[in-house]
Amino acid sequence: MARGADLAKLAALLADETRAEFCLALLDGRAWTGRELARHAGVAPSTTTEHLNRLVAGGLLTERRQGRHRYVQLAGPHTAELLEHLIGHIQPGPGRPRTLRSAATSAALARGRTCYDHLAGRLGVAITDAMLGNGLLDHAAELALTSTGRTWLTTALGVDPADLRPGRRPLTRACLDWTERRSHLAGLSGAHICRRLHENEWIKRIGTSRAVRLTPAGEQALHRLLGLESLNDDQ
Amino acid sequence: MARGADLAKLAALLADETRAEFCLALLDGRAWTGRELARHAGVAPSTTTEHLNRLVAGGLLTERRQGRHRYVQLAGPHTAELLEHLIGHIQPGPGRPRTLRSAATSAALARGRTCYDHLAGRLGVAITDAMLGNGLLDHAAELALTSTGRTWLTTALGVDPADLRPGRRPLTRACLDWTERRSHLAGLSGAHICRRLHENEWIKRIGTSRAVRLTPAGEQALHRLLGLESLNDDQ
DNA sequence: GTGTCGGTTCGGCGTGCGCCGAACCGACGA
DNA sequence: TCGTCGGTTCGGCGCACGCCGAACCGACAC
Repeated sequence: MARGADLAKLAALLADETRAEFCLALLDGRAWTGRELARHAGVAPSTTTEHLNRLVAGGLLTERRQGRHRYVQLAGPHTAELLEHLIGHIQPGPGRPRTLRSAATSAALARGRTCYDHLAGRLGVAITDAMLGNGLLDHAAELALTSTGRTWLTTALGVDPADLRPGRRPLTRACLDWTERRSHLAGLSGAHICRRLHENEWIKRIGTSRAVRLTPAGEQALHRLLGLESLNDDQ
Repeated sequence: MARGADLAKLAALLADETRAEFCLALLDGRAWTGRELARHAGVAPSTTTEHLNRLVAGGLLTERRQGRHRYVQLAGPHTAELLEHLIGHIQPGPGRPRTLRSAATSAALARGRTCYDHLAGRLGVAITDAMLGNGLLDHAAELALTSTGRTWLTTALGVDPADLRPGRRPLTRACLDWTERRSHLAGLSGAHICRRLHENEWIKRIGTSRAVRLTPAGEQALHRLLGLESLNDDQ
């Protein structure tokens, strides 16, 4: 079978700090250019090219050439899942976070962030909990969309019903959050919620990171739609 | 945050073919001695020691010293999950399986195998499907044990009710099978089912591998308890 | 056209690490 | 008590690979 070699080859893609940093950056779900990744990780452009070649060849990333730019992004939700799974396995090392700046970043990430294409962090968990409390999700085993939840998505949030047809991707999925150690909504529904919140400007990216901030309008909207209270001020 | 470095360090543990082979062998859920792993992977004992030190230090394996033996096993179900997740991401390479012997092994693994502590492969999927069909599991979102299912486990299968109390480990979990591309039952219930089937000698390991074979008694029992028909003869 | 800029190719450097064999230690059995 | 055996430590070898700079290519702007 030679499975060991295959597994090792896959793991080797992420076993380099620079490549790992690339993948973590790409967890925001957007497409980055080579330059951006190079600056982000602090390596030369030539080095970046080599790494990207390996990641694309290994199937973790897809690329799109456009003019003189090379855009790369995660190959899909399954790749993002794999990464979050791995991150969840990193044992909480001692003495981290170290610097003030990194502590601030960690706090922002913990408060709310995107996990490829859905919401995670305290914000993601809070929304999931509220949807459960309002009967929009069913907690039978993991997370299932109720019929009330389906109409809520289309009417209250304005998701196109055609976008909720079951396809290759499951309608709901429970994603375990590594900061909260709690499940939150992922899958197609999670992605649509995240998209609509962005489109309504109820959440905004903090700088260019994965961390997101709830806008005042968003706070009102989530209060109105889900009964959520004060997410930004606690801690 | 230096998360990239942490992720890389974790991935590096599996980025070596020998260590990967160790972990795959340990996916059978049993404890192996250093000697056994050395022979299995075809490396010197000294090399094995170094690899095991790294894997234990990295938290993927736990060890138990007993006399002059060093037993190692996977750190827990979460580690097994991570490995199966990674295996599921290995793209189906061309031209595999290559040899007759490896083809036979693959077929046996596809037919039925243990996935750390529960059943997978065609057998695992068939049992899960039968449990769903008989109302022992609920398909709402993923897999949930119904009340009928709970009594079935304790009466028909003889699982101690005290063992079904929710603890740190979820009662049910859906594990995606990489041969069948289908969900099957994992979690506490899955582990108990696998254990009871072994204890009743309804399944038996093939040699020392993870592959399992349904015994004639097992075939009768699964027919009686779940209405399952002829799993061994097809293909 | 010319300059700038993103990306690639190539050669070369340093080192991290996977491997082994030899020596050693400690547990067990005769 | 002495051999055997599982496991460990240590020194050393060699390869793989991550990195860079220099040269080059193609796209875009002026």
